[in-house]
Amino acid sequence: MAGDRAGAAAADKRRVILDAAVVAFARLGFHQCRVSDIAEEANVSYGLLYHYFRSKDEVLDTLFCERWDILLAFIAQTDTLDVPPRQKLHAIAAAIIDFYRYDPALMKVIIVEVMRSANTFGLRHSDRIAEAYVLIGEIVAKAQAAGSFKREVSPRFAALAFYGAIEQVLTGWIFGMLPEGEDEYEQAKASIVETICGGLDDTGRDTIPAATPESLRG
Amino acid sequence: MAGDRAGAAAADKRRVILDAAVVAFARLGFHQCRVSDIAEEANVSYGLLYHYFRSKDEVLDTLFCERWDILLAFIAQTDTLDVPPRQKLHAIAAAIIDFYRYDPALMKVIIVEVMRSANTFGLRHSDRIAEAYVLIGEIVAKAQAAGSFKREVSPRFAALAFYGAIEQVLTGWIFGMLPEGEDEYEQAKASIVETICGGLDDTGRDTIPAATPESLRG
DNA sequence: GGGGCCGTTGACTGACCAGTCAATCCAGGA
DNA sequence: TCCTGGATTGACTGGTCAGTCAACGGCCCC
Repeated sequence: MAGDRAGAAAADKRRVILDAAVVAFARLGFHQCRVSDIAEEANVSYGLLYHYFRSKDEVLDTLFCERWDILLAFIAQTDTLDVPPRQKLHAIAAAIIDFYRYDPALMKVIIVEVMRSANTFGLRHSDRIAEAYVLIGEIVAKAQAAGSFKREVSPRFAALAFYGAIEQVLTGWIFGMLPEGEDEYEQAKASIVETICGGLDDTGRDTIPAATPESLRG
Repeated sequence: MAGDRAGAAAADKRRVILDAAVVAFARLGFHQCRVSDIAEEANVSYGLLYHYFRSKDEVLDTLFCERWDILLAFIAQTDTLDVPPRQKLHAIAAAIIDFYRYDPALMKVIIVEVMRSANTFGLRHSDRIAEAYVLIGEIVAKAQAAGSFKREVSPRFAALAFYGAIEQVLTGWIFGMLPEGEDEYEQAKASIVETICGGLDDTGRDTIPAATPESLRG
């Protein structure tokens, strides 16, 4: 680094710390991970972390926001494409799954420590997270208006179910409860979209009425 | 309590502590909740908690196992009923949502602190949790074998998507991101089943091919 | 009426750790 | 060569808590 300008070197250190934090958070979990673990992983002294970040929390917040902004931009851009809604949803599922494929540690941290920690970091970023639901809901709403999606399910609800399926699959991979690999990634993208758009019912039989609590007690 | 036998009184105190823990965990979250908060809520001294439980963790483990056993038994029993698969899934969604309706604090604790804390308590109970996925998967597999569900989506995957949708909705209610009420509960049960079984596609139009990464770049 | 046992109490201990801060280092400008 | 200010260091502080333990109380049986 002998020739670096100070500013560039500083930006690098900040990034080194962020990348080290991803590794440390992914390995130990945010709560079990000590600030000294991050510093050690980054080959940097304990105190330097507080030169670049106000707190341990701010490190995680930064990691989340960086990636979430990319995802939100991707979803918004996908919605502007002139393709069928099913294809839009496939693109979004693919983007999220590919984020995991190409940087599993970062995605693990975002899913486990932010998205699924709704009473700590998830709550802090709930506005940002809700933006994704809204964008997905808009895709569904447009599809309903155009007649390609039916209207039985509200867009907001469809967005929840769609994202919920993706998150469950990612969680399965993250914790080794689901087999992982290139084939599985592609299969998952297709299955998520097929389940949410096509449904499980065999075609032509989807007229079975929903159960009521009473109908189960007879 | 003057007339109680010692054994009965002890069992009561244990239950009092468990119930107080639900309230305290739900209000503060497991990590922010101090053992003294539970003791205070139970009107019991700090040390007594350690007479009935080995640790703070064991309290949460107990709460989770008690309720999860009931849920597993319910799912297993539902599978033996002679009703269409869609109706079985509705019964399961209804059971989980009604657990929340009638004891929101306990369900909040189970969802937020166990199910969604996959790297701490969720990991410890992953076998138990996986049992639910397996049972739901078996319902789907049977439906596929009988021809009422199509075979494009694997039973394991369908179970994930189904449970994921339920969990997202519960999470939405728990954190006030989704409107709540009697109507919403019934609506959610129907919507979850309709989304997963019927799909979002308008009937007769579900032949749109899934997108490929290439088709989005053109 | 006394002795033993279970239930109960809450002050205390030991460990842990986020964040602070005073000191040092170093690069580049004057 | 010296000065200035940002980068870097890591020992230390202050506060937090889970879990321990020695002692107390009252019920029941002998």
